[in-house]
Amino acid sequence: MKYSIPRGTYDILPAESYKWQAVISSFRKIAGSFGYEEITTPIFEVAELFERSSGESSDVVQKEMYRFTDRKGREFALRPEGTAPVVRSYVENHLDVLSNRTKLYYIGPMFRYDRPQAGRFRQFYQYGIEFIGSDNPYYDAEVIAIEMLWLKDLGLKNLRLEINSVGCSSCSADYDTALREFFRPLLPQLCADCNNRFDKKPRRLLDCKVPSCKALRGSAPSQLDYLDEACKAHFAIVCEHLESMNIPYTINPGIVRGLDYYTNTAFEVIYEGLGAQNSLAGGGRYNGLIEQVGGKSIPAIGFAGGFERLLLALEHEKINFAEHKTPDAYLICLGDKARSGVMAYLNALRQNGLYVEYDPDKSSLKAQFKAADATNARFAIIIGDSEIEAGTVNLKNLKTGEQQSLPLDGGEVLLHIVQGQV
RNA sequence: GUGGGUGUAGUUCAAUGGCAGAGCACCGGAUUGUGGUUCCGGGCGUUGUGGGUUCGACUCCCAUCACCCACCCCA
Repeated sequence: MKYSIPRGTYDILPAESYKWQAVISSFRKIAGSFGYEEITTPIFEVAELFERSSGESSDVVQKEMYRFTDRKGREFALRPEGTAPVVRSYVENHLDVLSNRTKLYYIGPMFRYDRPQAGRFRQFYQYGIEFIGSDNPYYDAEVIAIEMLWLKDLGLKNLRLEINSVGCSSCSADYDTALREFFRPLLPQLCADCNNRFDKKPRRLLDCKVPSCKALRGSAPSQLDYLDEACKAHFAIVCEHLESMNIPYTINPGIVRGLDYYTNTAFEVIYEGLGAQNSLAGGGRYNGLIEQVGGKSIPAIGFAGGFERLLLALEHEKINFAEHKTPDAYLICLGDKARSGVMAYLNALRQNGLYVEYDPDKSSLKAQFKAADATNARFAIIIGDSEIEAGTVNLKNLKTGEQQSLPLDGGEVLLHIVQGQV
């Protein structure tokens, strides 16, 4: 084999393709009913957009971004996430002038240079929701509700919603200070990663998995204790709204989103049964991002989810959410006269929306019937030379074996097949 | 980037260092006009790739690539 697919990527073959279509159209439907409209941005952007928004020190920027220089020396990156591009487009196209409430969703591939693993790829597909224009906790709850209701509608059961508040820029700074005070004396005992992160992002020390680090942070201050009054109130109302929508959640102060732009609400949807990569979706509020990208100070909240993991989860629960299309009919032809006489008729059936299979290479009646069975066609349309002469077709129901002779004009056969579908 | 496991036919898997095989799938046939069952026939594949050891390597060794799993990170 001469060429093979790049590492960490995959082909969506016809046998899987119909599932993707089903899940994507299902997402479009739920997003649409909440009033969200689709936005599509390029798969690459100026690299700096991601460096500034996600944070220079984030892993995504530091070691996972596909960067390249174009022929004129400009620095670009394949997008590692969807929010920054959407915000860039929002600011660049002055969408804030059109309305002070902007509801957007996107679907498309993202790219991260990472070691492939179960549920993790280098090119992966995300769906995402962004609400821009209000700090009202209602929207935090709405955005979370879209995801949770959708996943529930798809049939997923083992879902867990975890939420947290990382505070606004001022109280999150207070918290960082408190954390540094707590960790400073422990630094010699902490791992190298923790020491590196101490200055830039001390809260990352909270989710370090090294056992010795884990043990040392037992009595570390909690983020929630350092929220200012406004942030505390905001978080409380988000929780209230979730309760009144009957969306169960757990508060997890350990949720630290990897991207720097998050403020206040942060959440993650966990699905047990996917292995180590068990996060189906995650997101949060980003009240400072739009200004940082060059727009006005406008609050916003959003999330992104992974299609691959969603499909794995659906598979895991054996949820049959999409049916492979099977032919309405299989056209069986006998004799040369019939072969040529049938072509216009076949077109007419297809133009009327019927899915009709036909194989000119199969000659024997038996082979054609076998093929018809293999495709799971509901009907066989049998036309031989004698039918051509008589101006009739034989329509056979392959499930019941019933067969009837009909005039060769198309209309009646169509009618019968469509009726049979009921 | 680090660690562990695995690479043989389209696929799932066999094969003491000694002739590379089977199930499934696929194709053809059993009087070219009525199917699903059955029966018969159809397989030399760089044993992932490149080296090495050996009279001889799918088998042992080294490297490399890919996949799987985990760390990490997150979708």
